[in-house]
Amino acid sequence: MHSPGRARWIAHLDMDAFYASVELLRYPELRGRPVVIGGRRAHQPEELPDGSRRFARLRDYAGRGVVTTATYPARAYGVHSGMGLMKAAQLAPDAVLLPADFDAYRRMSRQFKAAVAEVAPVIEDRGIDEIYIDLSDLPGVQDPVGHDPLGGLRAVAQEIRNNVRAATGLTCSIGVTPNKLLSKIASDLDKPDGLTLLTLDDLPARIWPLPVRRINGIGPKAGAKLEALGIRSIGELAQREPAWLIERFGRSYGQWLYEASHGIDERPVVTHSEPVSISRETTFERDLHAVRDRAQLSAIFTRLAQQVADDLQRKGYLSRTIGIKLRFEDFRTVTRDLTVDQPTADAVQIRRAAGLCLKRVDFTRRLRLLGIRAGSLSRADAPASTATRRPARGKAATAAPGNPLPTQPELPLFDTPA
DNA sequence: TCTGGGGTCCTAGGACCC
DNA sequence: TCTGGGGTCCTAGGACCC
Repeated sequence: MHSPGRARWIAHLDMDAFYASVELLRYPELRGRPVVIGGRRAHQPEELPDGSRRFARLRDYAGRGVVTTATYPARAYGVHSGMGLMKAAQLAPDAVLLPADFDAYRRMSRQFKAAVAEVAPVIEDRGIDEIYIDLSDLPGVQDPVGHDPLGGLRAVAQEIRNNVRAATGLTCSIGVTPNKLLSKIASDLDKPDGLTLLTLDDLPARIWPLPVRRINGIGPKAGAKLEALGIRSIGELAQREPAWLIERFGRSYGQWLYEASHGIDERPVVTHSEPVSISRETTFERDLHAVRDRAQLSAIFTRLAQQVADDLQRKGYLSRTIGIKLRFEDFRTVTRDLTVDQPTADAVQIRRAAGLCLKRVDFTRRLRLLGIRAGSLSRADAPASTATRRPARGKAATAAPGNPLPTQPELPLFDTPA
């Protein structure tokens, strides 16, 4: 933990094109070529008799997959993560397409994080390919080197990069600043294989010219709204009075926008956290109808419940709130959930609760996605805590007491096992 | 030829309790 | 009997992130 009275220095480390780079270690002959990772049913490379490999091309893909990652040569064609593969194929038809191998990425993720921990152990996990690191209390960080007041700090950041490279063969980009918000922006300023160290004095020159969307927490909606208000850069945002922003974005978000634009962020590096929910979902190859495709949906529903139950058991959690997620052909998304009396990790119980949720949905439109979620988690090994739970009233499955949930007229749905 | 799968956090209204 | 304020639980939706 950071001790008070000394300068706080936080690093954000982001692996460069992580999934794609892991694949390039495996298939070095693809280095320098446009490569896209994505799609569930993308073809595995074919081993030819002469020992070489034949790779699937983006142009041969058909389906609903999206780009998970693209190499920098592929990005040069305008391909980026989240883009539909069919659209990416128009931009770069000759790019190589590889299926995602998440087990391999998770293994490499553990390796790079262990390499960082050898140098700097105070780490916050932010997913498979990025972390925050609190450098404040490491030896040498607060010391100048030669004429450079931040020389010790820079040396530690460089040592982290070297260690990651040595352990994995992969490059990363690091931003080092007084807080998480600025470090996240900074790690992106010299990508790939970059190291960017900023102080608050650098804010006007290095941060303010950037578009507001570079702030972690300003997404498509807030970005568009700011644009409509004539605010494109972080500097333009910083010129606005807090009251002006609060009027237009609400008390909480408006205040946060003001602080973010001024580089203010006191959030600590959090080294441990418990999961809030565990879920599984799937998008179908074609849209399915609740009645006409009942058998198929029922089988998928059962499988999702089983997967969620397996995940809960493997990780050692029980859930008290079971929910479903549906996406219709028009891309509208609805969720329903239900708090059950007994916390569970049992596939049959989960499926039953999720089935009750289904009855509260209108199935006029066809479905493109189905998901099951388990929330209100507790540790399976913890003593059952009934203390915080009010006694259930009325029927076994009520929502708020006395608040019967609306249900649709009975339809032969897929809420019973196939 | 549109738009994956896994998450977190916030807001908001109604019920209920004190 | 009416009014009412604070706090918590439950549910639904949405923004955002990796």
